[in-house]
Amino acid sequence: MPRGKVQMRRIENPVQRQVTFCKRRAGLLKKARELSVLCDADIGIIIFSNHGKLYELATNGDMQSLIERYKSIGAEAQLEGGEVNQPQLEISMLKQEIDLLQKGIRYMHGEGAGHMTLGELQALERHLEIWMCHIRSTKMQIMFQEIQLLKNKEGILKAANKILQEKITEKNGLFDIGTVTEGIPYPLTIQDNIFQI
Amino acid sequence: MPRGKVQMRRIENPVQRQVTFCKRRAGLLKKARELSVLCDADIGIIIFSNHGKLYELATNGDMQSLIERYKSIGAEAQLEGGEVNQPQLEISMLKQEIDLLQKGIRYMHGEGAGHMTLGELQALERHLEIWMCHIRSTKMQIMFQEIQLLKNKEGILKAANKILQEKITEKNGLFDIGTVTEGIPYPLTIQDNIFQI
DNA sequence: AACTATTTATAAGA
DNA sequence: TTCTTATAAATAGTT
Repeated sequence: MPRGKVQMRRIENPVQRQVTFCKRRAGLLKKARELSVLCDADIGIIIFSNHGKLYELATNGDMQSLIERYKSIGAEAQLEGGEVNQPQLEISMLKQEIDLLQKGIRYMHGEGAGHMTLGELQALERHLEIWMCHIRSTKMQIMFQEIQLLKNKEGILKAANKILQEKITEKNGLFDIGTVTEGIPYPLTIQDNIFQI
Repeated sequence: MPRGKVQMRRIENPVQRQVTFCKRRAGLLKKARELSVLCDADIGIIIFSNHGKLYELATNGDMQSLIERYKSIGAEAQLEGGEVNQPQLEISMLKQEIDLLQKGIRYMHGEGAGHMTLGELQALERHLEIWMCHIRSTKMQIMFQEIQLLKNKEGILKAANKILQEKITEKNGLFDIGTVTEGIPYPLTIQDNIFQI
């Protein structure tokens, strides 16, 4: 722009890129604030630098509420109109689902039983039931796998111990130190800190 | 700016405001795209016009993923640092909660049991149990109120009918048409379409 | 960070 | 909305 036009491609020099990022970021946010004031618009900007650092602006003061507004509008927009392909439909359904749950979260955290209708509550309850069912089944699966793993380990260790025992008895017949693994109590195989949260 | 400096306050003329909104919005989005390309940044912009219309830009092509990234980073940022006030803490906890639920939703909609640990599943299960409990209680409350309301209505109507009946019998002793409300079956008071979703 | 020579953005008018 | 143009702003390169 000034002192020579700039090529619209990634600046390779890291120092220059950082400087430009800083300057233009400030410019962008300023422009956004101006647009918001002049035209009475709500604007949210999220910037992740290439190093992952977050910069943000929410002209209404709260990014969260803006995002919620965005999501609700977005879901509506995607539900109307005849040409809806599968991915879009799925996304839209997920968004609706998230909305329902978020509403539920707000409800759960005080703020009164809030603005949920009986229908919404009913839908939520059905969801949670199915969900909990899935979760329990997955949990059981994971725990069962863990049990199997531990049992296998136990078997291998016992076998190894037995072999070692035999070798010792065989070579040092004089010093029979007894079976080491016998008598150790295994009240349950599931005593593993994996199951502690 | 050109042809006279602009005052940094809401443009009152609706036509001029609309024109300025259009021009500056285009400018802002262009600047954002340039910053993204030049400095290799991920940028998301959400604009709601004063009439509620949505305009958006996501330089990575998907606003949803950007928002998720924002939420995860935001929650982390708010959890660290010594000076955390109550509202911030609450927001952060809600964000974490939403994250957990969203993860759960993805899990529920196929995509494999996914990347949830046993600990996360356990936490989710506890949440859902408490939640469902609350929901059932609220549902019951709503339904009970509805039942009370209907019973009251029934009582009032019956009383009114009785009075009307008496008046008729009194004035037109000749034409006794019998008690109208007797014999109509009320199998349950809860037969109201309010409870259908 | 501060300074300019330039390029961009854009307010007003058509 | 779009185009034009005079002028305000933004900013690349430099210090």
